[in-house]
Amino acid sequence: MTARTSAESPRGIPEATVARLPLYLRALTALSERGTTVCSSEALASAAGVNSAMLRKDLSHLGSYGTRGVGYDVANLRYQISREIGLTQDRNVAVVGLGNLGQALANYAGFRSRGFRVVSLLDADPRLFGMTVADLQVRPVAELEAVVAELDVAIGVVATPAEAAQEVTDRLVAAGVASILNFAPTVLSVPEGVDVRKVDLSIELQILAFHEQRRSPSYAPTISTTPAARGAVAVQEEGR
Amino acid sequence: MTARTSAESPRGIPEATVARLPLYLRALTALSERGTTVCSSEALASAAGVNSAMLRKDLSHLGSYGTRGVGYDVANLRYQISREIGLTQDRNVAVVGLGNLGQALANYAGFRSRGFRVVSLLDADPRLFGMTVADLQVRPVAELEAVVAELDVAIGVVATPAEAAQEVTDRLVAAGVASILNFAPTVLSVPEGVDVRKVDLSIELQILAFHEQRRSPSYAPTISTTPAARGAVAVQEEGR
DNA sequence: CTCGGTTTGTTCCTGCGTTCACAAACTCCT
DNA sequence: AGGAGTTTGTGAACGCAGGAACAAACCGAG
Repeated sequence: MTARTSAESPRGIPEATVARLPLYLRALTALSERGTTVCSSEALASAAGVNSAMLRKDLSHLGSYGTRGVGYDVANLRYQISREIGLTQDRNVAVVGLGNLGQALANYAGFRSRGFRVVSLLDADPRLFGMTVADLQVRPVAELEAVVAELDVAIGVVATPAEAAQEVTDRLVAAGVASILNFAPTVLSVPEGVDVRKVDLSIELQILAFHEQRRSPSYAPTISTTPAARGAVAVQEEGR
Repeated sequence: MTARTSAESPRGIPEATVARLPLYLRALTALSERGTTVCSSEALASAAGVNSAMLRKDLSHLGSYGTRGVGYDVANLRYQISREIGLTQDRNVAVVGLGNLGQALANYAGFRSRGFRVVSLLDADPRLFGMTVADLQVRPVAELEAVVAELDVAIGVVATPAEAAQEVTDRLVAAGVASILNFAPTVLSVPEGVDVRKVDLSIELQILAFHEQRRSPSYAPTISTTPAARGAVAVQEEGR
């Protein structure tokens, strides 16, 4: 999922755990809004949709914030996870590419509420320059370097067509952005130390389609070790 | 990532492999458009951003479609992967929830080009009824069951607010939809046999933020085994 | 036909992630 | 104060994923 090769972060929190911390945070927020002040690992795990043993092991990587025989203090645990992820400090985000998806991202309320401020919108299309989206004016992508420097952009969201994604990424990285969220359907290559996460909508659908096919009654295995079943490729495979 | 518990699909293709097949497909399409007819595992792996040994192992799960000493026939391999994923047959998709994100999804060109047809748009807000998005009229979510039956919907995309997501999902499942792509920031519970995949934008950003914090020079470890470093929680932890 | 060069398919191995199971620790009741 | 009941934190076991390395298979040259 990420360019990071090591499976562990410096202090020793496994990647798999890091990926679940936001889940726990969301579950804790929901519990808190319902007035719950203390919860067991069982309750929290069920709210987050994971196994309770896994939850306890994940949390143990952060420290011992629970009380045996009682459970976890919701408010405290929420704070501890927030701090661990680094949400106690706001981070500035620039969105590059304001097609349908880019505009939706710019308007996405879930960012702001979690400490991410969209501070700049950039696009290559002159027709979009000056257009207002989510209270921000779209600026030319030519100003990317200036924007990153002036507005202290920490995270770049790439929502451009696939063709432009690599160049935009290169420029973001050169300007000092070390965290990139990529929505373009392409593989980005970045230097060591830069973190790329990708979200690919059509890939998710294709994975669903795969399982869908397995369920369908019309599905019958077509690949086997018998030559007859190999069909069309037999020519290539067995030709001399 | 998915509700599926077993790591292997019926015929024995590991989940991790399934998740990479669409990547290979995209790389093959790119090669094909460049006029390449044959490619080595090394070349294809580099285009897909993975290790070549892993690629060969992944492909070996589908069958023996390569030729030793030569490589893979691009067109044939492309077809084989398409067939394995089930892209040779189009699938109908319904999008529920037409906020910013839902509209962007309805317009997303990457769906259609990969054999996914968005055939219906549903929302609960009467102000959106009849509005045209991507050549489709938005219909009331009350008609969900009718739409699923009439249009043979195979995949449901949930892009509603978190509060409505579970109810919409329940209705989709009851209507016979067994594949769900969830964009709402909530955990969906579904019966056995239903496949849910989730895409959570703010979680991706939070994971980036975590690594970002580890890079930042102001970062200093605050958790340790020494009581003094535990700070604020000492009260709860050590109190009687 | 044979031999060297190339590339796949597969085997082995290492390491991570997940789950089970239990000891340690805390609360509450008597 | 003591014991029963709960719940956390963790040690151990197991399974899967990823990578290295090699044998099998193919092509082309001589």
